[in-house]
Amino acid sequence: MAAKQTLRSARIAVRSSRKGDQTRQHIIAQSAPLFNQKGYEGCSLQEIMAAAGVEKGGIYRHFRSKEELALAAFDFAWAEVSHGRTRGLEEIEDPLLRIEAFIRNFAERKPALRGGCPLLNTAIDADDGNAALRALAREALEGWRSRLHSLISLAVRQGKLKTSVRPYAVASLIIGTLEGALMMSRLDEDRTALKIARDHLISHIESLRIPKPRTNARGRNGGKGRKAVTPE
Amino acid sequence: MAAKQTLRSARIAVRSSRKGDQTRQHIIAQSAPLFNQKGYEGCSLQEIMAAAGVEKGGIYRHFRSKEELALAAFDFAWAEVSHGRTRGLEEIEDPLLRIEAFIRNFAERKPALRGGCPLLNTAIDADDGNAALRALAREALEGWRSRLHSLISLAVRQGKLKTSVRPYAVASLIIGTLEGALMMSRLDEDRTALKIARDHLISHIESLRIPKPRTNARGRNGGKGRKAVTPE
DNA sequence: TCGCGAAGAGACCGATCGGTCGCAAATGGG
DNA sequence: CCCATTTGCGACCGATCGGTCTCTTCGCGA
Repeated sequence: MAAKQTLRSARIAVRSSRKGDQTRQHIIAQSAPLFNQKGYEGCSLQEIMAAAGVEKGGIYRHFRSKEELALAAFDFAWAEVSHGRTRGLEEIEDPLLRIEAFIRNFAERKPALRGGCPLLNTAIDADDGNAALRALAREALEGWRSRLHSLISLAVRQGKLKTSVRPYAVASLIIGTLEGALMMSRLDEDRTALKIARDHLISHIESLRIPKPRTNARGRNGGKGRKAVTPE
Repeated sequence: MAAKQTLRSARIAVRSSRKGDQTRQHIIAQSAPLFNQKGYEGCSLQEIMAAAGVEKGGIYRHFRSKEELALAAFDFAWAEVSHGRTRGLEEIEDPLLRIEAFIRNFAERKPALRGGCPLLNTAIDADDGNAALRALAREALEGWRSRLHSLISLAVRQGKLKTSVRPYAVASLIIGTLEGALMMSRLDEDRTALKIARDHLISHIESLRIPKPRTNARGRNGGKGRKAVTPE
């Protein structure tokens, strides 16, 4: 009822969006954290209505069903957290440094969305339920993994990683380790698990580097080199 | 006949299992996979009734609420999968071999319960919802982690792991990596992610070992990695 | 075999679920 | 400013939710 203050400002621009599109986006943005926190089954239309400040009729004008809204909300949520995790990475050229910065972002940045990682949440929430939602989560995972895979392959091609490195395995490991640690951190309400995962992944990546061909130094740095290794 | 009957009854009754207790256990066992697959909100009394073959009155005789049943079902589920993951580990004395066997069990055994890991599922399902359920998941995580912690500490004390090893961090890492990989494997419907995690964890643990004290060293790790701390 | 307490069935309850629809108000191009 | 079109409200719907209660049936000790 009283939730109409947002529309005034929109007068200025956006010719393609006839007011309704903004409402649609507003509903998505407000429901995304709800779905992310409580899952698809776990949050009701009433809660969504309350969060969005829109009555039922207003919601069903823009979405054919709760499921359609949930799908849009997942896309929004995933874009949101992906954006947060890659912030400040654009200018990093070196693929390994970029991955390491991503890992730090993941472990250190405060979440872009309440409720944790939408991929993790949706994967668990929908893995025996909603097929469409599950498909979206699968896509998100594949996209993320293939992006990492590419970066690692590139690093190998650039002679920065040992040729024994299997890029797909490293990509899979990074994602799994981060997501698992995130689950623990959320359950513990303590970032320790995330920090442990971050340190381990970074030192693991460093251990896969080809030592700088400086003069004749034989690094042979088997285990946990501190992260200060030649930032290129 | 009366004598025989009495004797038999007495023997059986040792377990204090008047018929109802069996029904109670049956309901728990049948509902556990449901809760594990669909989550607390996601599965209804009707589904539970159908799975257990018991009408509503039968269920509410043994549980005061759906939540009470869900808690019992989680305990059952967690005991079930824990048992599966530690199968064949009892006779392994060496703590490191035991951990490695556990990791293999986790990655290779087919799940003891449909729906994946109850800890992971419940952690995600309840992390913004049911507090009691969340508390149980937390307990489960803490138990698991402290068991691993103990084993790793023991290995350090036995001189099998480098003293630079931080047992808590390794325990945390093992759990997170396995759970994260499990999430991926379930989403992919493919065990690859789990195998990658298994191989990585095992080789990581091996890299933390103190090399066998053979005097004719020169193992694969010839110069023994550049550990900052004296290897005892 | 009897009798009683335990066990379970299933009708019933109010609340709430996701979803529909008619209509009034807001919007915005001419 | 006008008026067709877009937008959103909210009463309403049948289904289903978790939960209660009464009454029959069953198990079991004596």
